[in-house]
Amino acid sequence: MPTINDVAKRANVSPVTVSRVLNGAPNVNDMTRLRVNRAIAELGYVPNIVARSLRSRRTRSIALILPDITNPFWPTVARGVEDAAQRDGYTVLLCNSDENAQKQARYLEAVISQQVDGVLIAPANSDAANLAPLRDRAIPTVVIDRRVDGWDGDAVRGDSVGGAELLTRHLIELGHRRIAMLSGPATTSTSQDRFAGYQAALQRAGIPLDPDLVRFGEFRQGSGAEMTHAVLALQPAPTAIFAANNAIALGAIQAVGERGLQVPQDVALVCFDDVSPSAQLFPFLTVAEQPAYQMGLEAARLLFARLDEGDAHPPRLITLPVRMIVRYSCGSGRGESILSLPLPHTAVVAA
Amino acid sequence: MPTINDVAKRANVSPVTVSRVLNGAPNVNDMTRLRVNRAIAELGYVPNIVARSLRSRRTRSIALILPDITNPFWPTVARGVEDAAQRDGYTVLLCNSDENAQKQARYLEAVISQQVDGVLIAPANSDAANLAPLRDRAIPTVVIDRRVDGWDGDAVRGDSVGGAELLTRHLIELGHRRIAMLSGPATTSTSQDRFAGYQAALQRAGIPLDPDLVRFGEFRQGSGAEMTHAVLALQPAPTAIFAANNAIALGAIQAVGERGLQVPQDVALVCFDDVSPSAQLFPFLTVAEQPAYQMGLEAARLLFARLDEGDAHPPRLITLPVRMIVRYSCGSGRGESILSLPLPHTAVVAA
DNA sequence: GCGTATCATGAAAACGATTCCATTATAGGA
DNA sequence: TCCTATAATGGAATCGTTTTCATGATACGC
Repeated sequence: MPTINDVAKRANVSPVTVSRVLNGAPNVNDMTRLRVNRAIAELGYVPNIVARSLRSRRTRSIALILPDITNPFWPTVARGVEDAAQRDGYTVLLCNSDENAQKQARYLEAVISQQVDGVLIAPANSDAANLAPLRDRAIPTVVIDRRVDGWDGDAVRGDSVGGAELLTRHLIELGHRRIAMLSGPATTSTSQDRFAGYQAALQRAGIPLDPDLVRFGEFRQGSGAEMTHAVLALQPAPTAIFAANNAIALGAIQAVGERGLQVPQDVALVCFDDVSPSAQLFPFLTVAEQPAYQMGLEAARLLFARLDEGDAHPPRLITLPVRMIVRYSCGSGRGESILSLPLPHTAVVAA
Repeated sequence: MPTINDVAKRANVSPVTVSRVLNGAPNVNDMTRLRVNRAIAELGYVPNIVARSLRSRRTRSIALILPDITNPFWPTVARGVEDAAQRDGYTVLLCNSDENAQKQARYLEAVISQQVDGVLIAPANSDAANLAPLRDRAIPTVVIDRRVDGWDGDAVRGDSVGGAELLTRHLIELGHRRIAMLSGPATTSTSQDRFAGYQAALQRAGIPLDPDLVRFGEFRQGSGAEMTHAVLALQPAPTAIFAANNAIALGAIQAVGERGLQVPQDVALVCFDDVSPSAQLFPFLTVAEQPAYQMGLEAARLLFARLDEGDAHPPRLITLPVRMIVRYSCGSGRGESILSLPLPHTAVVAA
């Protein structure tokens, strides 16, 4: 591979001048610039970013640490981040923490080692100690989607409390009184906030909170199914379920089916976060939709601004609005449940 | 940030010895190793990968260049790659070429600049010239999912011909004679191969090929919708559609609906590649499913083997089997079409 | 007891760029 | 004419690690 020195020799200049051309420095003679560019083209020279980063102490790369890439919400956030990064010439390192603080710690060490210029993270839990490696090294960081106790840096999140209140109120207005709240880990702020919104809506309607109806598990389909089985076994059973995210809702649909019941005839269902776009050919779930793409976009912008300005501005918090999309699963739509159809015949044939 | 020299001083050894400990070299005294490790822990030292890569000329990173991350097929491939990479301690740089040769060229330059050790690529088209930068620099490369004319390196792909033949034969067995083939760009080998399988199945059944029924467009929903409108306007219209991938199939469903028709009552539909797992709560599409995850896994393994062995082995080609999953959209399942339901009422409410 | 492995360690060079500082040439102002 | 500002350029140091080579110490075989 040709280096900057090969280019320099061929263009009869010093490596310094080549570097100037590469970086668009203003004080280079036009003729020289031409010669250098010709040499670059002739050699097929591509700058070695590793060497550049070592000397310049900036890699123009950022880390994006997400809790679960199998949930379509997060890839959507990632696309927002990537689009913003592309515009500003940054590379994104995508890491999947699996909602696991230990795995997250390993990734943090890895990206610090990679010398990323900044970090976007949706932390596995709300303990600020987990972010200590970033704080200690003064690595610019934006926290996405979740609160971290005692962390006063830049952050972007959706209005979890408002969205949860909206969904719960909608169920109440449909006449439901026994509404189960199936949530993620109690240690993540989104679980806490969505529970708070649920609680607020109940209180406003004068409905007492039944602790049996509130469950904390994981933001996964399997956990959602388990929690659903648990609450549906109660006497009396809830008539509606509020799932704290889409994966839990999918688990709820599954479990409801397993019990021979139907959504929404037997159990109404609402949840946070929309499902994958391709599932929307069959619009079904009533959801509180967070602007995932915009969340990624704004978070990245916040980070890039911070990278430019340093600590000039005080920390910024962006709270994005949440909108409710009333579809089918809450029971207020017309028509009959998709799930009431006989399940189509599925056969598998190898080639 | 502490460096290897800081660790060396604190442990009273030379930086060389610290490096040896870091890299698990065998000939280091146990006591020394202990002292060094203690110093590392006390300082919270994390090696600078950038500096390491510059000197060692290996970054332990690979590039994965995909044509469309919004199609769930590719993230699934990516997960396979990432899991394999994680096991071997490699970092994956994910790039989205958007099926665009120019964008792909830019990404290639970027990842060469990043000094990746190897490249996994599903090329935007079958022209080997696009991969010249990789070949010139002798960067180990594995081609995924598609053929490249005149390229004899390592490759992993699905059995496109076999899968296409399977799907087409299934439609023929259901009695269809006018089957439209809606494909991606004619310049990608998957389009070519799936067309070849389609053609073979027709020939075997003694059905003449009607060129009007064969369309090449893009692997996108919008293109699928356009092509569907075009073939459904023919006289006589086709009674079945074979979509060359899932996105085209989604476009077909959309267009069929727009014309007031139903799948599968009015038009049967089959396609290549499954849709997102969350859509499978409502199993609908009859598909030829490629083992996407395994494709990513095998491709990464092939690359890592190549990185270890150099050119010791001749190029390897892995062809993965394709299986047909017969569901609903081809018309051979029982029950009625999901799409015959009144579309549920959808309302949007802001928080 | 001598030559030869083997072990443990370090000094210095190297990787390929950028940064800092110095130098030369030219133009412009007094 | 002389002084200074500006433009264009290059030499040398530098970023933090690994690699290469050298060295001293200890053990081993005969």
